[in-house]
Amino acid sequence: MTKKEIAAMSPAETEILRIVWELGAATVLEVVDQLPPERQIAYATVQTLLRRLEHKGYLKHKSRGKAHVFMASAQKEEVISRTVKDFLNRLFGGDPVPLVQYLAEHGEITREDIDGLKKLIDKPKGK
Amino acid sequence: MTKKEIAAMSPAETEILRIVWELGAATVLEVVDQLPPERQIAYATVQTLLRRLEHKGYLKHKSRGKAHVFMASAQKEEVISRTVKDFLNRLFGGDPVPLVQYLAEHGEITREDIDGLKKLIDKPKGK
DNA sequence: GACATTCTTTTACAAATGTACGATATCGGA
DNA sequence: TCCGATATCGTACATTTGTAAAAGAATGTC
Repeated sequence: MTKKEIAAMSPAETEILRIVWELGAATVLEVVDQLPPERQIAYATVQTLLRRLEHKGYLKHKSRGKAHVFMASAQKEEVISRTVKDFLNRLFGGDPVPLVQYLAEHGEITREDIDGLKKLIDKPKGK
Repeated sequence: MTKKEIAAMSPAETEILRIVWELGAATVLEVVDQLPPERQIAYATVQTLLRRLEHKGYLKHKSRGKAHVFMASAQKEEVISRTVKDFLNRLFGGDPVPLVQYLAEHGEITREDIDGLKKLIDKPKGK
């Protein structure tokens, strides 16, 4: 039971967490800069979301000068797993096929992507 | 602007909406019965969620005896599209490949599923 | 050292969410 | 027609979420 009961993150928090993951480590400002231009959101708001993510255990931070640099604390893989599974349950009753089907039908994934996937599946666990 | 600005549904609402979709049409009780046993949730709560979904425009209802029978009002395809897209944006920055990759790696989709997908992609738009 | 600048901390607050009780209405019987 | 069973409706309410301003602290600059 080393399972750390980590509180679920909200949609807005997820959005921010993803960016920190992408950047590896980032200050508030760096996260803000990474947001798409159409996403209007104040510096202070991002700051709040980062703080909440830290409280919930998704992030930790250290200081660089006067600024805080945030970085992942919880295991990304684990978090993604939980999140995807939850999403799948709610919208598709747990069945992933309709989801992937949707992505395929709407041109979100290409034939090349699929060929890549096949390889993934064929090699059981290898890196 | 025939785009109906329909308010986003919350996670709990999504869970309920999916069940109505699955059943085609259902009373409160039927939805409750369809929920997994481990999902502890009162009849009245499901009722509230159905009511809210109706207000938001996802459902409509007619009466059968004294009971209300709920059924889809908004286009399912459309709703799923919006929801998946939003999810993808928040957790993966919009790129569907990592999501599908995750599903493949965790045995959520099989080689057979993938073969099926290939066919889907190859036939452009045909029913 | 005083200032402007740049950050963090504190605090706020309306709206949405999850959850559900109690009052009321309705229906099928005895 | 009165009763019990079933449903809906109205209401409630603590939290969480999304959003952010305001106040306080650290820094580099003349």
